[in-house]
Amino acid sequence: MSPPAPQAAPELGPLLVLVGPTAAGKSALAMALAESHGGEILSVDSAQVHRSLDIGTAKPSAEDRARVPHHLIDLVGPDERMDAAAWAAQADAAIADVRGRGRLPILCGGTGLWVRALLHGLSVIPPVPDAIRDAVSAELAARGPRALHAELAALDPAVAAKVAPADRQRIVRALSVFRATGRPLGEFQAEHRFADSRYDAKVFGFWPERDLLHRRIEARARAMLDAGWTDEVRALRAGGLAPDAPGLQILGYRDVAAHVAGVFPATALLPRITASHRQYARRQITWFRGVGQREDALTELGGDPARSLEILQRTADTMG
RNA sequence: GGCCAGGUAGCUCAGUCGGUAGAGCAGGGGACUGAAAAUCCCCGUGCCGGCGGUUCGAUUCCGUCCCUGGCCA
Repeated sequence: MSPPAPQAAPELGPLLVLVGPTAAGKSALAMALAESHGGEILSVDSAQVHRSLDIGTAKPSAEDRARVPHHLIDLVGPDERMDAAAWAAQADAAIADVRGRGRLPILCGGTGLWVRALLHGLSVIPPVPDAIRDAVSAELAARGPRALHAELAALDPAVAAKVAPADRQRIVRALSVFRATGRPLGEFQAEHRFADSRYDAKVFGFWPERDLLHRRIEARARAMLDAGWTDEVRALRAGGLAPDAPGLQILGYRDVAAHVAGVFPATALLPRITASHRQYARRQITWFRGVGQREDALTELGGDPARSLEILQRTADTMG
């Protein structure tokens, strides 16, 4: 069950948002900015919201957290799910909180849909009970995505036209909304097109050249493995976390969990993890260059941290 | 040194009974309205190891050389 996304901003005011692909170096920038401008960091990261998944989600260290307050991390268990609307509601509260302390809220992360949900809201749709979604999922598993896509075409032609016949997840979502509300998802969506902004946000994108990004991804993946990622997962499994738990569907965690289960040797881990992180980074850049540019007039900082920090600091100067 | 097996896309390989070649992975591009680190769509010209020979035509057959792996000395 998820509450509808709030549509009105609780408090309008300037908001600084730093987005970019995984391993780009956003966190270091946000830290530097927070320290120079009395800011607090709000993570926009769908993986870091899970408790107990620390190493593979690149959570800020205890030292970093001691230097600058971080928010929106460790919100749910590794066996639970967080969705975009629920997260945005918590983000609203956290932003108001930081402002209440007279500090500058700095949003920093790479989860594009969540940035969108926060800055523009989502369609207002009544909550869909988990039982309905689970039932539709089971039906899809039994009958195949194409059969359900054909069904969707009759009930919700607008969404069916946009959703690929193999796109299990969106097919399940659309059919679930129809069953829960009696209205096609397409009708809800037609009422909301991300035109309005809930915040006065300055959105910046930071990413280095592809070659450098790939090198950073590999170095970080090595460091994560050296830091005991495998042991972290082994302990979670030993503690009763199911292999198909939401937290173990996360990039990298899938591979580590498969290795812990004996599916492939440790030597296969690094190549798999780096590949999936590279692929994810590419998808993120596609999103931010497209949606970010279009909806939020995103400013590309380029890949130079020092210059980027200057630009961020100049912007922060203008935000009391 | 001898014998055997290979040398084809960044990697692992398939294939062409002779008409210049294709899968997986990697990589690239794109989509994206409550699972988003998710889910999905599109993209394959590469001296077919070098040089000769046979042939209208060779990556494919023959010879030779080079390289890699294995076995034997």
